[in-house]
Amino acid sequence: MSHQLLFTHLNRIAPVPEAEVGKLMALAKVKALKKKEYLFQEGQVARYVGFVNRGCLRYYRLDDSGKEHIVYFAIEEWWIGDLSSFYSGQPTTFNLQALEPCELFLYTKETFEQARQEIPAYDRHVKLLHARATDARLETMMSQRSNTAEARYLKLLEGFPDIFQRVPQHYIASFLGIKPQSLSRIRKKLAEGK
Amino acid sequence: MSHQLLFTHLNRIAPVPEAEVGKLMALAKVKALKKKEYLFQEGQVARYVGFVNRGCLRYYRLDDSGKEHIVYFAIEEWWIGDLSSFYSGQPTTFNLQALEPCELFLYTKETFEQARQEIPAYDRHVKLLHARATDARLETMMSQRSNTAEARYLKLLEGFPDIFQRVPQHYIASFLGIKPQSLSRIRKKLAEGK
DNA sequence: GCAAAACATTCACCTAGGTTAACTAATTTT
DNA sequence: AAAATTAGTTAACCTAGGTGAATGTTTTGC
Repeated sequence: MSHQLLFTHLNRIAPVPEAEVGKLMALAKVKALKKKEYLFQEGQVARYVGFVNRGCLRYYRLDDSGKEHIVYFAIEEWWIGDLSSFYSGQPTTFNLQALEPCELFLYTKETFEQARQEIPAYDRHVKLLHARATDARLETMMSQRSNTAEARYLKLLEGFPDIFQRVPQHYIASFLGIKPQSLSRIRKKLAEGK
Repeated sequence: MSHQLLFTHLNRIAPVPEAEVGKLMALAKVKALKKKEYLFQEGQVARYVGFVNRGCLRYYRLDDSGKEHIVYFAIEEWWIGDLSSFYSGQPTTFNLQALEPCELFLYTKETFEQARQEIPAYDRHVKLLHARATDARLETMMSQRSNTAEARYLKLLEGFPDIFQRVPQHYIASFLGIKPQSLSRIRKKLAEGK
């Protein structure tokens, strides 16, 4: 279980001594998820937050009429979890499912707090991630309001091209907030009209 | 400048000794805004976060084609500001404008940090508000995806009826993510079809 | 390696909400 | 209190994306 990727990841933001990353790893629980397995599902308490060391997952909710809405995909170097449920202990309304075999580094409330207290660099990192998560939700919301599905598709294609190699198209559609048929139509139009 | 409302507000969540609220008030800068005045506008740094003691404001952004999108309305007992810009010192992309004459209790980064350090109850309160803000953005996003404009209108009417007495209808439309004409149409249909 | 299931594409048709524009209140401003 | 601006309503028409159903293509599980 190398912590190579975690090390690289943390250093991307600010230099962190390798020893600190070792501490962080020591507190983590390494967990493998098979394809289609869940880290948690609606109704459970999201007891872990974690780092994706390998694999790809989707975070989604079922609406009142049972339709799935994907909020985000997580691949290597993403932090995952439902912070709201994690902190409050209330059951989550979301589902976090592996789309590929995954390897995760997980923290419980206890190990997470310990890590934040013992490793100041990690605490700063977490604060940053919190802020970014809030911003990201807001940006998604604004983008949904101001842009057409086609524009959002192109933006995703530009900013996150790998995802198309890794997740089925109907999940991409769900992430974009449209139906698979509509995504097909958009792709067709772009391929022709180009 | 009574802190009555702030006292009531904080106690709604957990009991806070009145003396603590006095400390909090002592750190605040009381600011009046006239109707249509801005606390901040796009491009400026959002130097304050604050508590609405009286009045009503809208928080909105202009999209690439110059259209306004209202993210939230704030009335008495709301906390306002762009946390992202406040913490980072980067210019905000939002506008915060008074829709009525307002009285705000404002905190700078310095007084805010001091308040959080000196008043543990306030620190807990702030953490709670952060978490709620993130959740609220996510819920708005999900609601936008799963519900029609009509459903969102009815939900607003139910959960926040006062707002219709206080803000012009075209702002409500902007908040709901539709055009004023569409809101008119929806209201008409509901009035008839009832 | 085959059957079953899950994915993707296409098409015809439908609908919520956008657009444009005309008309009528309400507010502000002077 | 008139003039000017800002708000709200209505209606005809348009368009992005939803629905349903048929058809083909991959994956998956045994």
